[in-house]
Amino acid sequence: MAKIGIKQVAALSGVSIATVSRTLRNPEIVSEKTRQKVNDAVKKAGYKPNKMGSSLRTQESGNIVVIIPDVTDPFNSGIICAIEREAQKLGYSVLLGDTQNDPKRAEQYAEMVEYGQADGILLFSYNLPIDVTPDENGQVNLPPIVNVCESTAYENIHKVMVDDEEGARKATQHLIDLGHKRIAVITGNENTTTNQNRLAGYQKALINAGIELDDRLIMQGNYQIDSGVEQTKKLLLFKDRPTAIFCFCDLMAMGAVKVLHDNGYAVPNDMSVIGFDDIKFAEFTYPAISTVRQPVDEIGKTCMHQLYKLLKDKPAEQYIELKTDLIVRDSTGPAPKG
Amino acid sequence: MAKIGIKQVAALSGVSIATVSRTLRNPEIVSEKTRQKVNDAVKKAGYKPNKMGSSLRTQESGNIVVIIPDVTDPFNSGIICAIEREAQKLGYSVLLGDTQNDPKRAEQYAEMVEYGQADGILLFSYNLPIDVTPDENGQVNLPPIVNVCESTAYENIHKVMVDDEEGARKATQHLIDLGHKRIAVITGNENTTTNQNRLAGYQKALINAGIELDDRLIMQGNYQIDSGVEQTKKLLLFKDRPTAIFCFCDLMAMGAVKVLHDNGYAVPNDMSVIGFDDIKFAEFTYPAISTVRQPVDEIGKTCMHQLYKLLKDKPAEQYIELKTDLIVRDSTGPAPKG
DNA sequence: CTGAAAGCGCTTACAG
DNA sequence: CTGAAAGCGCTTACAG
Repeated sequence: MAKIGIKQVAALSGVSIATVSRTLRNPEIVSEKTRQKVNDAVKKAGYKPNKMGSSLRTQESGNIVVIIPDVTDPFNSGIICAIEREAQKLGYSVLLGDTQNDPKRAEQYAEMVEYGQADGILLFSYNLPIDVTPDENGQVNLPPIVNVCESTAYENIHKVMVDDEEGARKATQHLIDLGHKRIAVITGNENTTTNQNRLAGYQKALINAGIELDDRLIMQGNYQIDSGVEQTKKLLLFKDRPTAIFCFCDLMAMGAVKVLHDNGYAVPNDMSVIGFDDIKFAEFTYPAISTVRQPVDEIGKTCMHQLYKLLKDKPAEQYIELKTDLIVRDSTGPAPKG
Repeated sequence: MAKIGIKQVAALSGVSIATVSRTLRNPEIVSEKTRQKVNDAVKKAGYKPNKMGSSLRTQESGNIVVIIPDVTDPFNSGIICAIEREAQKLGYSVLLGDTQNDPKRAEQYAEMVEYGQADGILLFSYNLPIDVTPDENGQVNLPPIVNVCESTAYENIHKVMVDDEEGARKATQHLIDLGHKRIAVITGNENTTTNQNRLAGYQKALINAGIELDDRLIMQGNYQIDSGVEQTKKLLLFKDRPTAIFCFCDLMAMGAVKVLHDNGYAVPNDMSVIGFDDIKFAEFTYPAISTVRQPVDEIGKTCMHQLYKLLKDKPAEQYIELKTDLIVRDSTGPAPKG
């Protein structure tokens, strides 16, 4: 049995290949009768139009690539899941671009659109893996791309962001409201914009409450669970220990809680811990982690829609900012007396 | 600036497009001098060969699709990460096929190879989303596919499996060795082969130790964290409570530990809990979860290599079984006296 | 409403 | 070692 192409279907239904193509792509411009014949033949032959053929002709791969540091991070995998669901609805397939924090890999993935392998990019990085030096005409040739969660310095790029500063402010304020005065943070990777914004939110909340900033309470983490462990250990060494720790992601909060337990501290009675993200497991740890929820589904959906608009040459908002929610669970409580 | 295609490069270097193509794909059959010229032109023009063009010609998309139930599951995301790393080394890109447990979606992803969108499939399911009824000549037309972790009933398919039964046996034996006699399990989705094999391993260990099987101790979970929570609650209601719970994945073990804590049980003093998988966070929960490690990186690497062999028409092993390791941490301890 | 033809951007068998 | 040409499987402007 030879492979079924458009030619075979055309022969089977007694029309030209042009008409077969039209029936499949623009049924409304084909007569009812012909349409019927063709559709019957398509079904009978089990014809599946070859994507490479149509892609080459239309100059659209039908793929988008999502460039993201680490699929293994539960926040990221949640986002990817949301993107994929939305992409499918819009008729796109998603290529996975897990950079594993390697800029070279990011560049390779970004090049996929130059190679015609993908039509657009969803970029979760503060680092633009694309050359934006203007050409001789002062023009920058940017592929369809939307920058998500992390913000690139380059301005002329569509962005879907989360109000990290406000989120961090709310988390810190929550601790302040509970009577905490010595509030430590465990940060994410230094250069990320999420980290910088969350740090700003933390500091503003403290200043606003008239609490003096103490740089010793700012511990450098990296959004990974072990850094939550390591930095918390350092914090426990202090003579003037903090009474609360604000971790810039839930994973690090898990690590912090772990260390606290291991060393005989009750959470939240001896020490409060709050995270950021609201990953799926945050409510299932013991104690359930208070956190700042990022609207994962909305982020995924929104950025995919924005990219879709760019791909279809429709007007898209230059900048969209999504809101967070403070989720109070069991890992935060009143500051211990004394 | 017009788009740079092979024609422009050919013109720039004063050779035919055929020679440009050869220089890029088979440099060794091109003269040193020509090669130089062409490579210079390629670099100067910033030429990126169009993938759709070459794919159409070679009939290879250069993509593989991984069909997996839920990227959001940390075990799965670990696997995907490993696959992607390996795929890239072998020159393939990976299309994400998150089925969200919907068979329709699985079929759609599987069809990607019929549409020429992907060259092969990595299938993490006991359900074959492909029609294998033989055609008039008794032939089954199977795309390049390797079945991973979960096993399909269809035999003529290459498989990379994990010795789930042995893994479950080891976990159960570990509990038996600690003096436990009433050992409950919280299973995964009923129909999955992983679940069936783990259940068999559990039962064999008990029988082997002369412990009577009690079906009431078999709780139906679904590999999701909430089912660990729900089923543990039911277990605690029993008058003759178990002293240990073997969860068929770490996520459910996290849920179990959570419920135990919430209800005042100390783990492992009052109740031991052991998981399966060894996801990244298993060691960072409190207490750190004892578990059965699946060789995630090896699984990802091996299945990708197997698929690669199929794609390149090289001989590939029909069946590969990978081993697990028992990882004893802090969530399992001696059975309480009494 | 439909067909014949051009062409998307490559690769490769064939000939020299 | 290199070029001219065919062709991968489609879509679509053009003509009728």
